Amino acid sequence: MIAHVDMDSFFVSVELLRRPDLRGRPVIVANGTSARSRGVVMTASYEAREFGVHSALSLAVAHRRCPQAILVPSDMRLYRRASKAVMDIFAEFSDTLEVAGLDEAYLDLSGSIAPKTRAREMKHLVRQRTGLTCSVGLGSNKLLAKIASDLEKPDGLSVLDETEMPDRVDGLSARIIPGVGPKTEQRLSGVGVQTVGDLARIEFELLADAVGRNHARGLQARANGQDGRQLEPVREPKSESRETTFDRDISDLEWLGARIDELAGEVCASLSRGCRAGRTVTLKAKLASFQTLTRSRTLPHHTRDPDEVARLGRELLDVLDAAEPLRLIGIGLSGLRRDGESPPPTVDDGPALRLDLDAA
DNA sequence: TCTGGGGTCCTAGGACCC
DNA sequence: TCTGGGGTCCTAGGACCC
Repeated sequence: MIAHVDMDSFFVSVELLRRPDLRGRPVIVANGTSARSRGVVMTASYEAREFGVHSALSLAVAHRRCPQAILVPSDMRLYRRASKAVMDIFAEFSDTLEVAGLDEAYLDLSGSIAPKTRAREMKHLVRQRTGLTCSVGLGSNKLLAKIASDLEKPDGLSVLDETEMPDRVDGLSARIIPGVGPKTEQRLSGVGVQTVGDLARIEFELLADAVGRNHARGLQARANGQDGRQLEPVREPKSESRETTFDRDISDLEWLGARIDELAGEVCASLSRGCRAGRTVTLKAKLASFQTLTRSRTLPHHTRDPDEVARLGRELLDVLDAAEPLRLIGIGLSGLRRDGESPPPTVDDGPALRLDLDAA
């Protein structure tokens, strides 16, 4: 039995621990400090959600929908500490824990005789030790557990059996299926798919024409509750990046170059702390028109030298030759390797493949 | 009405190699 | 002289997730 734990309006709930006076009021945690800044809602309290305020909504719109909302600037260091505290509690309930973000995790409760009781105990302990609530879903795989945790929120606990899937989920929007985002939802709508049930039963070829064969296979399996993924307790990072959105759109190359220097410095400092280095440097730019461009270059060696990364970043900015001012710029490194780790073997390093024709 | 930041995975074409 | 084909790496873009 797999459990999926999802902390309830996590960032807001953590803020309320130090601002109890705000409890019961519409609260928004955002990366911007005013309704005029170019920010979005990171988390909205349930009181704010009543007004149609939700994650990723622009602050300008959020403010229009709920002018009385209290805007709290985000404090990621605090949320990371709180996250660590709750993950430590989860770890007391299972040896197999997959952290799936600051506010969610999967646990393997197969070793437990009464998983639902264990889950209830875990929710209790989280509330007792941290003052935070969470919603837990139980299922025979990650997908069912994840869907289950969404069925009763906040402070929920629900079990979703594969055989109950049609009864409890078929009528819900296909959007609850992981992998169905705004674009896929539109394409699905084009072939008459609105609900999970529609997706589960649509003729495969029709679905494949709409979203591609590969995607179609995965989506239809999920709509039927099937998911073969294992928990992944340890995940090696594959890339690391920093980006920043400006208060206003910028064309000044010298000024942009200075931002690249700063971002490269931050990425390299962080990689250094994690004893990692990368081979591919990627420059990301978002134009005033919102189009996103990337330019990348792969080095023959791994690096976390801020000067080298910044120099490459500036070169890539020249190559980019943007025709519009930029609203965002970012620098990332991928192809990461931990210090002392041998590079992945190339074909030449392996033993020669020998065909023993005589043996046949 | 205006759209963050940090990630993952997938696709597709071209280069290159055997 | 119309045609190899498979595998891997690199680059760019897109969708999605939290």
